[in-house]
Amino acid sequence: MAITIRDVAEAAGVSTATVSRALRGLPNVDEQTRERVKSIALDMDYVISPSASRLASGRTGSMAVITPYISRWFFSEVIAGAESVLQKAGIDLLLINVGDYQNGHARIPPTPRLKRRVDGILIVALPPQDPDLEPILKLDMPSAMIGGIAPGVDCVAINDAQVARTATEHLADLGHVRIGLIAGGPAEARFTAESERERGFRAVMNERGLTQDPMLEVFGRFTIDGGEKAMDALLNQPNPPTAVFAMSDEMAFGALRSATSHGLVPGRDISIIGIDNHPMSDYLNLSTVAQPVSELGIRAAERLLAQMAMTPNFHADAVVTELPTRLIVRGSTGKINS
Amino acid sequence: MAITIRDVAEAAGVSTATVSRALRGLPNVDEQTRERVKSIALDMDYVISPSASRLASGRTGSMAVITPYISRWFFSEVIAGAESVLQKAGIDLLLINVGDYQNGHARIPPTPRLKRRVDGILIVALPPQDPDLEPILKLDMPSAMIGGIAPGVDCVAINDAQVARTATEHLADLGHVRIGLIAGGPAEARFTAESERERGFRAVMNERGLTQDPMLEVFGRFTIDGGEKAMDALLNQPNPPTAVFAMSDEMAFGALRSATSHGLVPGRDISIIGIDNHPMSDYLNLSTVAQPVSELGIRAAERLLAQMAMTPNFHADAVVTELPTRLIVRGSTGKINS
DNA sequence: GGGGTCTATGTATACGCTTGCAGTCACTCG
DNA sequence: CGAGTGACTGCAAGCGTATACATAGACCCC
Repeated sequence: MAITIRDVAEAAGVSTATVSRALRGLPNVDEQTRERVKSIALDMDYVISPSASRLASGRTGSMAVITPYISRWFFSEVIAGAESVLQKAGIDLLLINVGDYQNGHARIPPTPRLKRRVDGILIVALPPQDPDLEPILKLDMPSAMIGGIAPGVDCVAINDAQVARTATEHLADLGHVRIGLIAGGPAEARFTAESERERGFRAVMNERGLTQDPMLEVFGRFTIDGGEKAMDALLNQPNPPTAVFAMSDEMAFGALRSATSHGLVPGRDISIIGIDNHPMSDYLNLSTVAQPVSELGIRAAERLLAQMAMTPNFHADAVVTELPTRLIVRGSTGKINS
Repeated sequence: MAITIRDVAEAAGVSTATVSRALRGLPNVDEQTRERVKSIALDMDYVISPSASRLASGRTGSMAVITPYISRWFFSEVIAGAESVLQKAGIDLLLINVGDYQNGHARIPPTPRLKRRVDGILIVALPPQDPDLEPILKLDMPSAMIGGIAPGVDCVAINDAQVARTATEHLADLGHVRIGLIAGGPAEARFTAESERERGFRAVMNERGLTQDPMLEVFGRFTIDGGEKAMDALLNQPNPPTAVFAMSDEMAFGALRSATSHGLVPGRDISIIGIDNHPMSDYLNLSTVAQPVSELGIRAAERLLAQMAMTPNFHADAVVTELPTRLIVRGSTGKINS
């Protein structure tokens, strides 16, 4: 039924070994032979059977991308970046969402789906305490992590502590003293980014001798709604903050909305800054610290390919890639008044 | 090195055939035997080699999702929906972006990557005239399409003409006569949704006897920026529209911004309606027609699984699934004044 | 009690490629 | 001129599973 390498070999008058080598660009094949084989294969509309090739070679030619969300902006952007690199390299991208547990669904552990199925794993921002993380890393195959830190694994990330410092310093420089924090969630289930951002925030608050009122720290779950409710909580206090640092732009969007509905004008009555430079941030005139999101995916995929090329000796020293960020001051932050 | 079915068979004192049958839940295996094999396999940390299984069975256990964008809201939402279904079914999801040509990159034709690699194909909104579409459909394997129509292929979509009708009628009902249209792009490269939405729009305009001024029809490329520029073009005319139907919420966001910067108050001086019910639409108080985006992905994936189950006889009549939509009136539309 | 039926299991081949090894042939070099 | 070298090519043994077919009992019914 389907046409095999044998058919091509016959048609070209060579052995299957030569066809295999010619098609895959291996050396020690006469250029004329190679061209002839290639054109015959093309004519016959032949493509190598991946299953057979995988079985024989032991390489799968695919990578898994493991992520806790698919449709959220940050994650889809990262996935898109990784996909572009992998597609160019001719590597299949297996997309695996492990975040369903956050919706209360039964969680399917990804490890069995990974074991003999992929050549490498790209982990997008799994929290260090995620139960899936350790078994995945134990698989002992090329792997890279985005926005996290795990010993012995290639990591691509921004300097989250520094980003938070930048944002907080911006607010402090504007004269703000009561600075609120909209974090994601409680410490137990945090992404690495969250802990680091909190660390950077506190560092500045300490250095500047600013009051750290527990009442000024709330959770926004990285959603717009969550950010809005968090900001409500901040503003409904007797002594509300004059500035707020939100750990993500989307939470900052919610905060902006809350502020507005409290009759405050962002940038004048209240300062709000986020992190991301989300496509809507410019639209909403939100000050933020920009991070190169799709670049994170690109660089991580590249690290993965590099490790694959070194297989089976991929255990070089773990490379940590830090990508630059940049403060973008827009209208949502301003000098303290009064 | 890696442990094989033979090792498990030996350990369990049965043949490899029995192990294979036991593990895959095939009938004609004694329940006791099955349990013993299963637990031994678990102990030995054995997983079936997908490559070998695929080669022997001819089934790949994976599906391709082909999409022109990954990170845009609509598409990532669809992908997430499909992923949830496929993951539950134990099917691998291969993510393939074919949209790079829109950025001027060299385009890699997806067909060879599909040929012997997947059991089915989920096509997300490829325009009917896309050069990749025909070769893909010729592959003659289970396939489903979202937001498009192709003869003989399962389709899952909303009724785009109806959606446009609903939106346009809403504007007309409010008394608007000069209604502008922000479409995606010129007719040559349109998604099916675009042509259909234009059709619905024109139908209402005709029925109501409203003027269809070519000057009131512009392109927004489905982006915020594009929508803003398109609206600028509409508003800078001597005789601007009093209401605008944008084919997507994101373009409507841009339109809102343009209107505001022209000193117009949406819902009072100008009415704007979109399609989607994007997460930011509520935030921005945009009237819209909601569509169940991730549901599109879910239903399409389910169709694909159904076809797979019928293989090799998957060529039943093509099922067309139409999902409901619903008008959401918010503050951006209002009665004509003056 | 013998033929038929059904269940549980084993045997052995096929799936389509990759790759170590061996072989051929044209050259080169001392 | 013979041995050595290097570039090509072929041979054949896997890779690890699925499954058609064969087999062995157990059971049933007339």
